[in-house]
Amino acid sequence: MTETQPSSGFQQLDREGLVQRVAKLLSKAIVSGKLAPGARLSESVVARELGVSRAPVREAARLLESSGLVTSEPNRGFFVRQISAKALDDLYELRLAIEIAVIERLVQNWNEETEAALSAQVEALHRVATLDADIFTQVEADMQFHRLMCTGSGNPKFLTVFEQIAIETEFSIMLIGQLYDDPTRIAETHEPILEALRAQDTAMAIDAIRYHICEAQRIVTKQFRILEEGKTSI
Amino acid sequence: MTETQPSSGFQQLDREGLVQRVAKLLSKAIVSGKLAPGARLSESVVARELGVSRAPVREAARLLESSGLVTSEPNRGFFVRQISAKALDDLYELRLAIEIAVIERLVQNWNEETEAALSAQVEALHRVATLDADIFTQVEADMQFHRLMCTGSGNPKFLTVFEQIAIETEFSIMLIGQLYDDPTRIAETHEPILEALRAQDTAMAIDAIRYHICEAQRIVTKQFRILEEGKTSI
DNA sequence: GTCAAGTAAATTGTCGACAATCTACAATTC
DNA sequence: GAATTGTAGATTGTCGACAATTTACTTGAC
Repeated sequence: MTETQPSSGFQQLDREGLVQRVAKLLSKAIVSGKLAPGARLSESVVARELGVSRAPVREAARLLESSGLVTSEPNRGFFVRQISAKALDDLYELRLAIEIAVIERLVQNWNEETEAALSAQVEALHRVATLDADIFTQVEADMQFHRLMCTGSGNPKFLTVFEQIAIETEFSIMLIGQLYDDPTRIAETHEPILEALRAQDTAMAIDAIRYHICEAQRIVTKQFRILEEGKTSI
Repeated sequence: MTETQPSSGFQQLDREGLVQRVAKLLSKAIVSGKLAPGARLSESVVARELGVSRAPVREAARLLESSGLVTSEPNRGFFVRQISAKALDDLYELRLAIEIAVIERLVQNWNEETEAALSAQVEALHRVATLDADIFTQVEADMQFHRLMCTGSGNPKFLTVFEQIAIETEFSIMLIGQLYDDPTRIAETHEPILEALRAQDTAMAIDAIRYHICEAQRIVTKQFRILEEGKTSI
């Protein structure tokens, strides 16, 4: 039904509005830590900085609000979200629930295309690990694997929810400033998942994803609690 | 951490901005079917109708966009979301995944407060069923039960996701125009869930919620497919 | 010194206006 | 007559300005 014309090699050019661009920029600024958690995000400052008026900034902020990066208080404006260790635990719990469901569907919908995409992504994970790339690249590659799983599940709703989870997860990982001590571990913990999926073994895949997520949760929240203590005590 | 003052019985008065009110009104209009799915929602018309300017309408629309009630296309505006039977199935699948996780936590966090709230809600469900209340009231009571489960789980993230699911679910049920042939069934299918929770039996509770949700899915999607066929054929 | 009330600056909330873009229909060409 | 091009009307996108609210500071009383 989607009218994909035979078109001769023209790429669809940026059809995204100013609001989306502002949202993306703000998102980057927050995730990368340029804007500290809890900080007020002044409409006028952002607007001036980006050379636009306040209206698109406000709309972008509303967009980010629903994705959980900022909060809003009436007549007080928008603030960069503060994440607590408890909230982080909750996030990982939600993520586990979603990904288990994704795996169940993924085994049913398993096909060559998905397998190729996931295999390629595991390779990419190895590449960024050995190249010792920056954290952002590593996390992005990690998330992309899970995103591909969601896509492959055939249920777009899973991807929608995961996208929100991903944003908050990246946010908190950036806060910590490091993911794993040994980057190659990121790649390694993904392999058992892929293998179980290849073998069409749902139970094993669920075990693998549970191990992977719980492991990530353990390390991230541990680091996070250290960070949190440092802040409250000083 | 939330600063709930000892306050002597004063209810917090409307601390919600115009945007929130517009969003709520629009939401009602869409869910109640006053705005047909696929219909363009003209900013100027809405603004004039509500006696406000276009800015808050746009922000409210962005809010609704993230809750899945409307979609937006650059330079074309906002449209009331169209839900397909497939999307509805996907929605119920997501919901099942979430609620299973909620149940698991709920059994751990089980306490008198939660039990009292859920019991009261089951009674409320019976009440609206026997009173033969309108669909909106019935669905709202139904959703409230599940909302209370999410709240009781102790993981606010579950509630956040469920809230989005609830909006879309209500939307599609309104589209159908009826929930069950026999309203008392709504109340009845909730009881096994509560009983299993009381008995702290996770497995049984999961079975009960699975039965409940799949049953609802079966009926709703069946009705929906009939509705969909009628539209495409004529 | 502490607390309260009052005041000025800054910030958000809302609005109306103009520019950019899309839509629908008429005119033109083949 | 079908398809393309051109044009007028309507709609969205963005902006700058003003009103309402909050914040930070100053002043005054105890």
